[in-house]
Amino acid sequence: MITLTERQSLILKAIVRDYTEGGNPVGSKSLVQELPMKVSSATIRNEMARLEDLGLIVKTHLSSGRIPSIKGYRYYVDHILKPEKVDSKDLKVIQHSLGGEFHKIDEIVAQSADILSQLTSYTTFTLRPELKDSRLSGFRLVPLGNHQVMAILVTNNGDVENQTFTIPNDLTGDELEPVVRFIDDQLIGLPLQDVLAKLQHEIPFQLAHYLQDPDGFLDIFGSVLSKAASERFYVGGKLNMFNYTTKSDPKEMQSLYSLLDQTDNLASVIGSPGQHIQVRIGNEITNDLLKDYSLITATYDVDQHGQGIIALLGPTAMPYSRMIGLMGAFQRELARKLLDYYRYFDE
Amino acid sequence: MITLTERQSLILKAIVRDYTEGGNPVGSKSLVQELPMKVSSATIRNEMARLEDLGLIVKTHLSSGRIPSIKGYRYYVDHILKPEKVDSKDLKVIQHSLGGEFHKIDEIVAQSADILSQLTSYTTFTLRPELKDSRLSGFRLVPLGNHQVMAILVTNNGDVENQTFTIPNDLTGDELEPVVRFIDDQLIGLPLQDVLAKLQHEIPFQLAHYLQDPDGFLDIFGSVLSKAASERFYVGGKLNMFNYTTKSDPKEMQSLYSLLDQTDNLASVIGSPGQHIQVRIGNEITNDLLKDYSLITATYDVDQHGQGIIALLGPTAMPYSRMIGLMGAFQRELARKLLDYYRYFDE
DNA sequence: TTTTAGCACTTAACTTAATGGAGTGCTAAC
DNA sequence: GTTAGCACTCCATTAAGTTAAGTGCTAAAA
Repeated sequence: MITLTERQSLILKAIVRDYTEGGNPVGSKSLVQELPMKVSSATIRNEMARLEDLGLIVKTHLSSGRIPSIKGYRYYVDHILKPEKVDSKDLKVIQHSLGGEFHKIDEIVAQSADILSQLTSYTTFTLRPELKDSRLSGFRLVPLGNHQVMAILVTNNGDVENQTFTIPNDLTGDELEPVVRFIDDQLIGLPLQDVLAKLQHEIPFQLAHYLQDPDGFLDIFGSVLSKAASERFYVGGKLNMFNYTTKSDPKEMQSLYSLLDQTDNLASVIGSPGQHIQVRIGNEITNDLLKDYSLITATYDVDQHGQGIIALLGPTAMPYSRMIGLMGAFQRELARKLLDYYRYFDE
Repeated sequence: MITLTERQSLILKAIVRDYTEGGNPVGSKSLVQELPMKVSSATIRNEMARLEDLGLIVKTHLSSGRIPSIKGYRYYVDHILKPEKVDSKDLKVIQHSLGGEFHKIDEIVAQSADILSQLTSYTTFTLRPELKDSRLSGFRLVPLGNHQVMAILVTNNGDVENQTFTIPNDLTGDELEPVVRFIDDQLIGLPLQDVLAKLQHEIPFQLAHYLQDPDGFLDIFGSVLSKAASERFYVGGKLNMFNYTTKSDPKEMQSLYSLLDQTDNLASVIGSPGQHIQVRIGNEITNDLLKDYSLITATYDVDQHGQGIIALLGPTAMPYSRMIGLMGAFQRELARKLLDYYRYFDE
């Protein structure tokens, strides 16, 4: 366990700040000017040498200034940084952007990714509150004429998922009614996960009593169901990547971009953060493509409706203090907004 | 009007081909080796000087080889190029990818953009058959419980658009019924454009007879309606841009990328191509961001269901012959697939 | 009149060399 | 423990030189 003297701590802090703001390695001479104590550059150099021995800062070459190492950022984040109180203007932006009317949870969550990316100029991810406890609360089949039927699935959280299908023969509402009744009787109230499980085994047999050819319907139902039960990350500010990437090789840019595009990868990258704000720096992220970036993740808690995730991807040299403050504020505001929203569906 | 001798034509063709394949300016010595006639490099140089006088080829600097100018590509495309017959493997890919089951026109059209981008390694755009003649053929309001209602709109083309709304008080199907009946009576069968127009004037008054507070409903109806009536380009292979862009400046990349992301811009860029395949090269495209690229556009014709658009964006140095052949094949296959699809909805 | 060989010339791209600036580590004195 | 001084290192930038590919032009050949 590393312990730094007060002065070393101040120096590390200044190096992180300078490098984060200016982007250039920081030398002893420039440090001496802005540090509160009055010592010579030689003294600073001595201290820097010690910080380097500890592995907290590194040189880019033998005679360069220093930049923070991953370990240095880590120490900074864990021991030095104090979360900045969120800027009141930023808070207004958040509140205003979340203040509007929304028709779906997913709209709110998707919009959140956009707001956050706008405020940070980085790339952001959001995941809606987890669906583990989602239960099937309604199922409709609406005949639309012309060989089309729309299947609509509603959960106890008020989520609605729908899909339109083309069927060989037109059906009337009456013909569909037994199926809907079967679902109402047997499946309503069950967790989506359980329904999904049953779909493999019991349901096909049971449905055979109601329908001659249940396969088509099973496809439909399964398709809407898995849509409703799948977890999708929303990504905000994908383009912002261009601002903070260190890569100039288009090839690497492309693979990075694909990573963000295929939202199923994101789950493994982001993982399941704990309750408080987590910062992963450089190679602490379990994905080689991201080893030069930093990832800040946090959950937000919507009481009995479970927890969602917000995350932020940026350069390792980012203003952590401001970002953590911002994430904290967003966490709270989003949770509040969703609680409001869910209030409709609670008794 | 420019006329070239046989030999000049061959030289231009070879320059276009070489440059397209190799990416380097083409010199007289390399040309002399691959041209069918046996002349010296000096002769080729003389001819090249003439082609340069005509503005068909240019030097990148005073003593470099030549590359085709915009005008040169233009001449090549107009007078020299013969569309390559589509590769049978490519055709299979197209047919197979379009062969599956689709639930919506938009799925087919979106998928088309992806197929085409995969085959070409460029960026592609598709637009569904135009909606001008789309008529409103059905409207449903499905109460989902928990303050939610889903509005569903169906057109005579079988397009389905839907949106879920949260409403202050729960309504039963019975309460919604007069509204739906009003629409059935007054608006079914009308072109969407007309309905959209009426929404501004007559409908609000008429609805007042049926509902105390028609505003909420008007919002809902208007929202679904404009969703159904809006034209959306689908974009395929946005990432492919990284392969063919000449830009290394991230800033420019970003604006280019935004252009493709905001699909409303695309309409003005792509315009309304004629019936046959159109090639626009470099500054012939009415957008400065694209002045270093080429755009191939074509309509596809689905009889009375109107025409859609397919388009392809790539470098000016692209294998036009192959691309045009490919576009032609795709045009036919997509039209066929959609005719099949629409057959369901025709009597 | 067209084609060709020959040659002087141009330019980009690459390599090498020179220079200046920012920063470091070390030593010896404070 | 701190500081001044200094030799040293490395990057970045500029300058100069070299090579390879290609051109235009001229004068002779076909």
